[in-house]
Amino acid sequence: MASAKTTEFSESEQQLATFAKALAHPARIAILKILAAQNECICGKIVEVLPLAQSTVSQHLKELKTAGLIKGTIDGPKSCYCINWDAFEAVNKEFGFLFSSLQKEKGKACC
Amino acid sequence: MASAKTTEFSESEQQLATFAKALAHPARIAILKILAAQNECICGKIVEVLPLAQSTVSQHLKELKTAGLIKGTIDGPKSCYCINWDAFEAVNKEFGFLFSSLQKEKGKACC
DNA sequence: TTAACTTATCGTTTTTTTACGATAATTCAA
DNA sequence: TTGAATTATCGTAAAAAAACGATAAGTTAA
Repeated sequence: MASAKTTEFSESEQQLATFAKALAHPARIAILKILAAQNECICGKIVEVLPLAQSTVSQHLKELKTAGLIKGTIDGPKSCYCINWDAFEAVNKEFGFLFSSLQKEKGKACC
Repeated sequence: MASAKTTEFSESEQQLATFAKALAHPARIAILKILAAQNECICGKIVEVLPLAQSTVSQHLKELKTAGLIKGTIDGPKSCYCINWDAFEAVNKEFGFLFSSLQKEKGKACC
C-alpha cells in the first residue's frame, strides 16, 4: 500500500503559491508595472489605462494589497498605492530560490 | 473624459500571468520539486506523496504540461514526467526581468 | 488470453475568481 | 452647505479552477 498521504503542503509551498496567484492575472501585472513606472501612485490613472471597470480595478488592487505586494495610503479623496518593495524583494528571492534549487538537480533529467 | 481604455494587456503581461497561474497552487509547486529531486520522473510516486486523488494529480500535471513547464513521455504502462528546463529557464528570466525592471524605479516611491 | 496495474479522461459538484453596476463613504471646492 | 469627484464595498452573475469517483485505455506479467 506504499506510504500514506500524510504530507500536507509545506509553508513555503503555500506561500509561493499565494504570491504566484497574486501575479496570475495580466491586470495585476500591468498594475505593478504602472505603479513602478509612475513616481506618483495615482490610483485613478490605473482605471483610465486598464480595460476594466473601476470596481474591478479596485478589487485587483485589494488582492495585491492582501498579498502584501503593494501598500496604499489615503491621500485626500484619492488613494495612493505603491509597491511594497520589502515584500517584493522577498518574493523575488523566494522565486529565485525555487528556481535555483530546482536547477541543482538538472543533470539528472531522464526525458 | 480622459483617454479611452484601448490598452489591452500586452503579450508579455499575459504570458507572465499564465506562468504565474501554473505556479499558483501548492500542489503544482510540490510536483515541480518532486520532479526536480528525483532522477527518475516517476508519476505514480507523486500520487503517493500528495494528499490528492490520482485524477486530481493527473489534472495538475496536465496543467503544468500545458503551460510548458514540464514534458511527459510514455514509459510502458507508466508515464514519465520531467521538468522542461528550457521553458523553465525562460520563465526564470522573465520573472527576473520583471522584478529588475520594476526595481529600477524604486527610488521614486511616494508612500 | 487474462488479470493486474498505471494513467488519462469523463462527468459532476463545489469553490474560487473575475467582472460589472449600483451604492455608500469620504474629501475638496464652490 | 451643497455638489462634484474619487474610491471602496455590496450584491450578483458568469466563468474558471479544483476536486473526486468512475471508467476507459493502454501495457506488462502470468
